[in-house]
Amino acid sequence: MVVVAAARREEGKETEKGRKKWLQLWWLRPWLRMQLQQLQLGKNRRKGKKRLGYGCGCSDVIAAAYAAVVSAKEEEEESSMVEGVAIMAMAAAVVVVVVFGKEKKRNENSSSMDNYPTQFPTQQSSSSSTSFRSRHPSHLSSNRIGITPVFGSLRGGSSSGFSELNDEMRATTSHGDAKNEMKPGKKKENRVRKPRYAFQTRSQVDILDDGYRWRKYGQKVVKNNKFPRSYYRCTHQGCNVKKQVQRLSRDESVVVTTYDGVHNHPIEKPNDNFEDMLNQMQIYSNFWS
DNA sequence: CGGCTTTGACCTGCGC
DNA sequence: GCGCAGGTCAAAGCCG
Ligand SMILES: [Zn+2]
Repeated sequence: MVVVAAARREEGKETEKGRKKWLQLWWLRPWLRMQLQQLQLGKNRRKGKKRLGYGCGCSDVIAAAYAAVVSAKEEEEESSMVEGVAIMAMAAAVVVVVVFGKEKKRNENSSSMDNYPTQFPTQQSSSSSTSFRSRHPSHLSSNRIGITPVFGSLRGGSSSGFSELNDEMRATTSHGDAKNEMKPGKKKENRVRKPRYAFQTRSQVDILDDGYRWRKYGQKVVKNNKFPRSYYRCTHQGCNVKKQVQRLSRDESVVVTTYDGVHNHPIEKPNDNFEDMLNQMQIYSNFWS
């Protein structure tokens, strides 16, 4: 399985009339689908992994983009591992490419999972750093992106993301099949099949619009964290996907998003429409001018 | 009026 | 059992 995710950073915008502004990502889906096709073409040429891009470390939108792609792809192969992650940055735009491979090397201590963070570049483009405002200038240097798919319910998948923020990540993913992922000795397979993905994104906008409709059903303060955790559920009938969004107290420019489950329905946004995409690009065009 | 957020109460698993 | 901490419910309210 190959997954390509694309996303783009949006300027802070703060709030308009007290309402938080959503980070719009859905409009990139047509482009994203093209990238996916290209990747699969290259794969047919049996030329190994693709490693796209270079770029900056800003990753505001990985979570939403990834979720949008993962739930939209037609053939669902559950036992897949991340083979590569690349990020391209064009001015203020951030493009995230996630390449998933088959499960072949899944029993190798999940090494690929622990290695792919190294592929993230660490420097940040100057244009996008302006959107961080001057509130946390010290944190800009340690820009580390995290995508941590949590295979708590997939077979044999105990994955740990990035070492720095592991504690917080564990806190978000410690429910449900927690016993499976925390204990190396206990390998439970074919249990529940709901994947659980956790992401760290660096954004001042903690509401990511991945194209799906979410209804907030709870907010809780967690221990040792000064920011509350928000609970969302997909509003689609019969779809039981949930997600949690939490901002780290250690580094409040990082937002951790945990997706629980895979949507069983398509996205509801008017994607696949080039006019909409062009409109959005015009809206955002001032960022890379 | 419909859809969503807010928010305290309730539930549940777990450790002592 | 008890209490804590995290997850969920649901009534009330907000907003276009
Ligand atoms: Zn859904």
